[in-house]
Amino acid sequence: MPCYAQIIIQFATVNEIDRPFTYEVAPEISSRIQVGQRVKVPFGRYNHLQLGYVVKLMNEVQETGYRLKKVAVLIDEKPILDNKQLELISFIVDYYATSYAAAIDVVLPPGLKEQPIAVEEMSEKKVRLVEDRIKLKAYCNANAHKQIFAKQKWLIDYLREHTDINQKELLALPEVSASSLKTLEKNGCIYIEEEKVVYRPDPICEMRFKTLNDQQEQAVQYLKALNEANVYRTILLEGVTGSGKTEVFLHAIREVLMHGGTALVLVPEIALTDQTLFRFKERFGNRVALSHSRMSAKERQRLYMRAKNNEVSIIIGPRSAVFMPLDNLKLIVVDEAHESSYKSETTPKYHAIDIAKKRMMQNKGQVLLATATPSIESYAAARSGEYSLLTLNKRIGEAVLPEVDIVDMRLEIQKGNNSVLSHTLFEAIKDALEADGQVMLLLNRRGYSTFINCRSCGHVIKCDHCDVSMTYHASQQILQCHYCGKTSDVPEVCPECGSKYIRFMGSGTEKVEAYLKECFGNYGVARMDMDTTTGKEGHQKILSAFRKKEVRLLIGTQMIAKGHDFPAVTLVGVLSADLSLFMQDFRSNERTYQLLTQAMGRAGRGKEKGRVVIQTYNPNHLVMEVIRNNAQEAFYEQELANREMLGYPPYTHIFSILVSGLDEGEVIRTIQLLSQYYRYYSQKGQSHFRVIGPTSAVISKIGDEYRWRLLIVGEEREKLLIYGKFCLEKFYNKEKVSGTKIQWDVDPLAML
DNA sequence: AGCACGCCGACT
DNA sequence: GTCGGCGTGCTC
Repeated sequence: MPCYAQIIIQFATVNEIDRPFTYEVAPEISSRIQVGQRVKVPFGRYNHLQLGYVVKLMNEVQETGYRLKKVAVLIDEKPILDNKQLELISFIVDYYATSYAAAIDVVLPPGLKEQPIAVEEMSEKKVRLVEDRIKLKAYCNANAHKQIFAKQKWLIDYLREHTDINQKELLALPEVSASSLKTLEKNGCIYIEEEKVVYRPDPICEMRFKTLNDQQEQAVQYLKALNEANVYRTILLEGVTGSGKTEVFLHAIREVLMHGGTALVLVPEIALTDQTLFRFKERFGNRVALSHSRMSAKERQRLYMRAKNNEVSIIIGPRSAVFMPLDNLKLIVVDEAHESSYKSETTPKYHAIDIAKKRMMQNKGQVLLATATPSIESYAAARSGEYSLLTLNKRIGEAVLPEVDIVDMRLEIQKGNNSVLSHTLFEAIKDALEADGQVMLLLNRRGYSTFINCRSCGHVIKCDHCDVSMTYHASQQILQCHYCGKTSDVPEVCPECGSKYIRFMGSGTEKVEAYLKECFGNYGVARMDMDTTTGKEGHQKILSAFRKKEVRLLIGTQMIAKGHDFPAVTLVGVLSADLSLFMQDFRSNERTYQLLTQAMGRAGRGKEKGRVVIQTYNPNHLVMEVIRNNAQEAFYEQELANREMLGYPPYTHIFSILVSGLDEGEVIRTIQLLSQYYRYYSQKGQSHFRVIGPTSAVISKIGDEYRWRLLIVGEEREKLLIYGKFCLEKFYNKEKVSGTKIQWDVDPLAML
């Protein structure tokens, strides 16, 4: 019988009490207490009851001088966290230098309060005929002559045939009305019974599985062999767009299910899940569930419990779904694995691929990273043999790779064309539309004009609260800051010098849409960006109009470049390929390459050969050369060489520290002090770390808070983490911080 | 996160 | 003289 328990106190935010506390376990509960349970414990001077998690049970404890308190309440009868989840939590704490409370929070479904988790079983209302058939017959005979009775008679006959039907299904039938049900019930002909829903997994629908080509077959066989061998492995599935990756997932998952395993499928965003879900449902029926960030807390808790209780075999969802506690999880598919949305932007700043790998190591399962444009990190891991590499380079059906035009926009300006569309692209749009094709245009900036400046003094209008220029939105006639969302009126005169000469510069999607409507309005023009997809079905509405060809020309931000399959698209235009190229970030080449390749993947997915037009002011840039020559391999090798030379990931790891606060002086004082700690201890240790900065962040102010950054770079992740945490601790112990926030991110993807 | 302790300014 | 400002420190 355990007499003592170590308990993590769950507080909302990061704090100094983020460590296990020892409590005494009273004999009355010592037979029921288990590791992974939630408890309430008295805490602090006033002994307020706090929520906690049992992480360890002990029979004896070292004398510490503390007067131990007793565990007050056991919340759950069964542990809410199993050993693997607790191990995963420890992993997150170490790997991302984060708090236990935050790690527990991210592993558990959201909205858990101090009540037992929602386990109430699903029930449904069954409609049945009374057993007393004589009485039933009598009722029918008595009413047979009435015309109104026809509906009731139909229902009675229907229920004779269908003995196991629920009320909801019944009411969905056109012949059935609620009133006739009610009348029959009132007259004792039928009764409605509440019954528990028992999970009976649907059989796998074999006939839905398509025949694979040799490359797909090879991939599936490879995965099948790993699954049967019961070994951990991460596999990079490099598949060009349209090469049938999804079919490989489906076959591989079927193998996993047939061996009694379960699978997770991660997708970059919710907009993609609908079409993915459909393809899974038609084969796996009720064994598939969707984990949606727009699901209510109750629904997510229910799904969490269904996963634990083995009532679902496949879960599809965004990065948060990687924590779903599926039993005997053997395969995690990460679709579009290069997407940055797999990295969390809130603490703990985990990457879903790291978590997936950890979980598959625990379960001796596999992680399948599928993408047409692997991240440099995955590519390097595949090259070194850390990952296996599978390639799908044949497009399914008759589809062939599109023809690519790279247009030098400098020449356009010389020729006197100042519009957003080059002559080449304009003509290409015209040709494509006239030939009955569809066109997608990509521009990674929303709004109408992307900045406003004064012609006489050069002043650029910035947000009052952020270091960001304001974007003009013509539809609402306002200026908006794309960071804090604050809006302001369009000024009549320059706020700086009072001049009336204000220019609206830079083109966003809204402006291009207006221009396209002018030129090609009769073909149907739509815009898809954050401003037009606010509603619940926002994405779906626009995409389905495009699918039905009511809209022939679609302009949008990069959300249109992702994963959608529109066979009739014959032209894709990238209006400004340079936008992501000169962001001051070592990943800008990689991102631009990925964006362009993904955009190209949208063209010519049907029978017609596709065409891609890319507009740039830097036609000789490495990325443009690579795209022009279809030289993927060369790009990765060149980019890896650059990273190695400059000491960037994947050859190093980065510990990024961001200090923010309302008082810029205080922010700078804090970060300078912090950097002194890092510099001091970097010289003392035997390992070498580079300390870069402090520098003002790329976006130096957001929402009135000033932002400064310090980067620590090291070759070995573990040592970097130890050093990173050690200096922070020293700093916190000696210095007092007030008015500033310190956040850190290990292996950051973006450093704005 | 709470909550108490504690050491300085404007009030009855 | 005291009330209360919130900076500082502790919680098994």
